[in-house]
Amino acid sequence: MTGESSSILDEHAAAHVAELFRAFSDTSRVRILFALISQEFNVGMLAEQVGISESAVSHHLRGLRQMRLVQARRDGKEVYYRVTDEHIITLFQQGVKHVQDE
Amino acid sequence: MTGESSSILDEHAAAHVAELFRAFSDTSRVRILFALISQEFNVGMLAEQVGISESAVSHHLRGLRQMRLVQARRDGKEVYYRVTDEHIITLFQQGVKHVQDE
DNA sequence: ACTATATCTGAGTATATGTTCATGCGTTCG
DNA sequence: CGAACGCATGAACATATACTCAGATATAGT
Repeated sequence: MTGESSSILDEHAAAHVAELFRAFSDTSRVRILFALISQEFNVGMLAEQVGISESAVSHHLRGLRQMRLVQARRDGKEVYYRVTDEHIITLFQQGVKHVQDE
Repeated sequence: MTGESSSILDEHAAAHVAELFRAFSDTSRVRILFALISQEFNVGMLAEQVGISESAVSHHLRGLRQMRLVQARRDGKEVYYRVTDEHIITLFQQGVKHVQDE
């Protein structure tokens, strides 16, 4: 016996889990990610669809990039983004599904 | 045809998805939920395990209750909480798993 | 009824977060 | 080269959020 119950996550692990879910915890980011799961989009396209400035989109994408939740591909002046990690896609879509059938 | 691409979630739906994930986006709540998935705990026990005040725990639980992510059961002076929704448990555990094998 | 214990609640506060604005960087085309 | 376009970045600001504190509510035991 360790003396400690395994029913509690240590702070460090919990912080990482929270960080992951936080990436999905904003309306604009949810819309961005939802779009990027179905197909590639560049920053301007995302800004138009989500209804926020290109700057705001870029800020969001920076965070998502740093967490490796999206991948960037430059094509000339434009940068196309997409979501590739299947685990992330599944996780995200389960959240969407849960909300939709309520 | 609606004339709109289906690659973008409408603001309202996206807000709901974000709200759900936001419940998992805080270190303390992650620890609370992780514990409540394995077994029932009352407020005091959670406070001790998570390392925050009972008041702080209670505040978190209120939010989680309002979202129907946890269920409360009063036993005398104590109130025991647990997570019952299997979809939520699966969703949460997938996030934990994703972080753990990285 | 009084006290003790457990939980809840509202107000206040400090920090985190999302957005805009101004500006800088990288690429393409005259 | 220099202008135009697309995107990135940092500062500033407004709002959201998590926590603490003080006090309220609920239950149990004396």
